[in-house]
Amino acid sequence: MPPLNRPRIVAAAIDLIEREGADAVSMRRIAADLGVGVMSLYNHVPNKSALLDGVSESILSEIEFTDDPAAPWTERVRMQARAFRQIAHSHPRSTMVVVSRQLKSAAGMLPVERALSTLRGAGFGEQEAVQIFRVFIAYVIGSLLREVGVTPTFAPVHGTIRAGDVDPELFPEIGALAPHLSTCDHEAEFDFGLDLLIAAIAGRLAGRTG
Amino acid sequence: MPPLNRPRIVAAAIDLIEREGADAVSMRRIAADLGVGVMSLYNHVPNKSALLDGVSESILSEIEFTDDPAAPWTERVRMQARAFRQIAHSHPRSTMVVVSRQLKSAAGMLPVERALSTLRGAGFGEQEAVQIFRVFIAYVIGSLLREVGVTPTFAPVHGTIRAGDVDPELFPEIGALAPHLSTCDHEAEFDFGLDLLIAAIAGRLAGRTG
DNA sequence: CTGTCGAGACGTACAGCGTACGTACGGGAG
DNA sequence: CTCCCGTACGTACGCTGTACGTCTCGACAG
Repeated sequence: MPPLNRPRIVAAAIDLIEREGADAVSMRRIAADLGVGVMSLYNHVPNKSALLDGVSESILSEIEFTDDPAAPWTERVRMQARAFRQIAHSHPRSTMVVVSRQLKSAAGMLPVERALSTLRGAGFGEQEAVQIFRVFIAYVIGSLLREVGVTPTFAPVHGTIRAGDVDPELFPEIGALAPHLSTCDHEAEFDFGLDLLIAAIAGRLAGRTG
Repeated sequence: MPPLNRPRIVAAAIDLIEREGADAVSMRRIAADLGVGVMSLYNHVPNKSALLDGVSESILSEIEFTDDPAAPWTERVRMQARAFRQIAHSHPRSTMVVVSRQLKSAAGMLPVERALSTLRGAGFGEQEAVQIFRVFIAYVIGSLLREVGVTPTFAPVHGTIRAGDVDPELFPEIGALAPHLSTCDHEAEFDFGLDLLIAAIAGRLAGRTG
């Protein structure tokens, strides 16, 4: 039995979240999965909150930025957003944990640095770069939370809405569009909105310089 | 003492959430606030989850759609997004509860119906309208969660990042942009992204019809 | 008026939670 | 050898949601 340590505890937490969901995470359960007493965990992790921070940090640090400096900035922005989405997608049930924890560590700030650097390099002003950055973050997080089922509100997922379930008098559009509302190619729709946003800010930049 | 009933319980829950946060919500606490035994609540609400659904529904039903049919569709979309944001803002600490519960009731579907109707009326195709709708939902929810502090990730709020806190060698952009990252005019930034998105889809429509 | 009945308020109880605290053990330092 | 400290662990406290049984009270039948 290898010694108990923080990375092993964090890994067990991620594993548990992916197997049974974030609600199943408890210190007792993690300890049981590790074959260890509950309180032994506290020798390596100050509390549950810090453990979840560790989960977020661990997942975040998996992001691989294959950032080609020669590529146009629009492509680099697209790739960064996709890289983030892909990591979240490889740990779907941990996504809510990742995005709901503000990390001050390097793992949390590196993606921010990359994005801001790309936007500044593209020619956006200081405040402008930050605003655009925030718009992208909002879109990416909003999309991810819908994809993983945390915020299904207003975006019924597969099987939730069928044409017969809604009163076509009260909700004619929902009834008519039920086939489209009940299916979703997440990746294609993510790219759809991403392209929309990139085109919008590219137009902003073009309108100024030329 | 008025009789215990579901609306009174839901109102107490909303009040408690706004005063002490969603984590403070427990059946015992709500019962105590109402001066009532814990189990009495279960005569009017089947369980805690249904109670939170009631919270979401109650807040959602406060949305007032002042939807001028004569206004251009771009303006109507903007107004609907703002109306949603404003309601969330008037119950900030309940926002996460509202957006994380999928409601099949009329209160939950009315905003969807309005938005889809507006987009279809603007001339977008069936699948296109749904996709655009989802993009807006993602942006709005992502923005709201950041504004209310649920997902501060990658978007440090006031006071979180100061210039001296970051290693300017590792994170030069974050250091340089710290003044802008640490402040945020939420309403202006929300409108900034909203205008960006509206302009993007308007361009899409214009490019097709003429 | 009396007997009955149903609905709602309530107390108790159970399993689970995070974690503060005290204890026991095992290996390195002197 | 002894000492000491970090680690593992058990126990305990106050909290959670809620299943279950009981009690009270108003309405209605006879």
